[in-house]
Amino acid sequence: MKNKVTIKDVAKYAGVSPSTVSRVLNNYLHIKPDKRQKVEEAIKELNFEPNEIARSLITNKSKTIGLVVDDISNPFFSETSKVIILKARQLGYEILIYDTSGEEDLKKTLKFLLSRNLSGIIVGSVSRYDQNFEELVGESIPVVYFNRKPEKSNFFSVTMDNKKGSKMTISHLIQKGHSRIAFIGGPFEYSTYYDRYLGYYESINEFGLTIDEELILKGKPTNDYIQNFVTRILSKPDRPTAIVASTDQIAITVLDAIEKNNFRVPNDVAVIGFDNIQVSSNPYIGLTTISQQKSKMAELALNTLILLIEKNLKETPEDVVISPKLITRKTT
Amino acid sequence: MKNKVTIKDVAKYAGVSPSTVSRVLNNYLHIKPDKRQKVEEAIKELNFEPNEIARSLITNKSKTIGLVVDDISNPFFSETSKVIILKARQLGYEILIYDTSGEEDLKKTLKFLLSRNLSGIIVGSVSRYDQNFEELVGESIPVVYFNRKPEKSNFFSVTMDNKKGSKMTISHLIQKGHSRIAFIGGPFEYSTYYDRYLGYYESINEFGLTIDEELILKGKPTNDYIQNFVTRILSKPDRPTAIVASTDQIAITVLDAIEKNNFRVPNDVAVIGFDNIQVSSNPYIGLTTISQQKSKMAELALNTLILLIEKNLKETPEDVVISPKLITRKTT
DNA sequence: TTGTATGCGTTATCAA
DNA sequence: TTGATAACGCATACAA
Repeated sequence: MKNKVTIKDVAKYAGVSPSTVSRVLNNYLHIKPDKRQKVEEAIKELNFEPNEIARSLITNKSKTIGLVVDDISNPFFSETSKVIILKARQLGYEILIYDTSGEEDLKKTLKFLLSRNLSGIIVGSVSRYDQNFEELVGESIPVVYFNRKPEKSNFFSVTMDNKKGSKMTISHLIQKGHSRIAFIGGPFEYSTYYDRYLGYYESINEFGLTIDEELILKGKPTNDYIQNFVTRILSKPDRPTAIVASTDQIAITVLDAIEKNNFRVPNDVAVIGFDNIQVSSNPYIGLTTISQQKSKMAELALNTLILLIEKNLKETPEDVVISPKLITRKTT
Repeated sequence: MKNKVTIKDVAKYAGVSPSTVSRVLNNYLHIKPDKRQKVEEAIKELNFEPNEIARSLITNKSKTIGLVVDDISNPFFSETSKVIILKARQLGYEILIYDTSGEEDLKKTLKFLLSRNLSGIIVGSVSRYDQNFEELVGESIPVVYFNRKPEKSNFFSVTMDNKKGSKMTISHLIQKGHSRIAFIGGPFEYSTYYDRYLGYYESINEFGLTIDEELILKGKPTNDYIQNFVTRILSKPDRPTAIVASTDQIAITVLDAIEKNNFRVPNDVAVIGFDNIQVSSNPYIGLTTISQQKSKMAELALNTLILLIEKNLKETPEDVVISPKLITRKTT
């Protein structure tokens, strides 16, 4: 059942001109009901499916949205991507997915993406300094930053209030009686990590505790790096009684490191993560975490983009900021 | 920097005809070196990027591969998708991702996909009985089944020997001294789950143990379903000392259920999963599992598809079967 | 070896 | 309200 039926075949079958068929397809007004019906019958009968490629060539839109992520195998991205993919299809759009991991030359590949007449782009992972999208995409098609945003931006964005999230972890821990609280950060080139760090730093001060740089891990946290750090801080005489990890994935590694050092969670050490990925809710892990309400965030990003695409108006960019939610489980 | 430069502009700039530019673009032979060079210079100078949509309209190919998965938020799929996405781009193809979850009418949406002149499709999740792809796609574009395949198939496939994988779990457990081994299956409409079940069943017999239907959970394993099952079998006087779970995700829930029943892993109960997803290797979980070498599988599927696309020859379909590997960790 | 003309399947423009 | 025709950007048959 090859898809070789064209608009012409439908036109012939229905006894009208191709333009009329096109008009029916695009829900034009002012079509005589009987003709419309004939066309619709012909479409059904011939099993006609409009060729999106041809459409796209002339309209410069493709009913395809580019989704740029850092690492699709990261549960945060795969889980949000799912929301975006499903919702998009529901609205008649497909998703072209782009995983930037290990990308040296974003410019080149971005141009490749753009050569497909994308209707719009959702960028799930952009560094704080990146200007590629602003420069290359410019005003040609709508772009929405999601999860992270660069410091200089002329596009819409949907992000979480990461600073606030961090503060929530600290106040939760303080309420539980902790006062020595360690922090494991991530690459500061991303706003998510950077803001979480800032939130930690500020709230430790605000609550009248003292910052101990030895309890703070900066830089890209590899497994070994985390293991060593945890071992080191837990062996201190004034060891911390709680650890805030920048992501759930880090937190899970922290859980292991704590166990390896023969401490127990949460009695000896409490642990909090960020993101509320699926495994965190698995009772075996039961990680207390800051939820960024990622489904809501993803849906909002998509809706914003679709609005920009379909209204086709250049409103002044808006930054939607979602509030974090603390989800208490057994690690605190 | 809008992408408004066309082949005509390049032609004008280089002082040649558009067709010559096209020939350079497509690496034709018989082009005078000096003209070729002029064209190449013009392309660089004008920052020209061929419009893939226009190309696709005429060639009926789109340098886009459809990737159909059941659930992209499932780590197995997100991790294999990543391999496919990266490898594909390296070869000049983009990935249109399609998540079928909750799809009632695959036919309709498949047609929508096909209306985009996809170069080929990789199907990561097809039921044993599905004939949609065979019927709708037919010979129009290449299709490769990946991970799962239907019982009747005229397409290439790349899968793991799931039966063998199951047998490996049993022989591993028997070697460790277990003889009462429970099994948690999944939806039998998928070949992966079905074959893993068959492998369990057959090898229990082959090793001279007796099948106890009460130790076998069939059907779609929800969390509650798993929890209840584990609680039930562990409270039996002749309780099992090992549990084989059809996937790592199930296994992790099993770990929790075991803990809730105050048994310890692996001393009281051993656990094995399938898939070797990333979290399983996290030392905190340390799940023994059967690896299907999913990266290798994914790459093989893509390579097969690309070969079919570019050779454009209809070879007789082949079923590539990958050998499972046992990865021993702390749960057995 | 190169240029001209045509067409891919659709929408947009114009006239009727 | 409808139809004829051009156009989208490119690849290709054919001519030169």
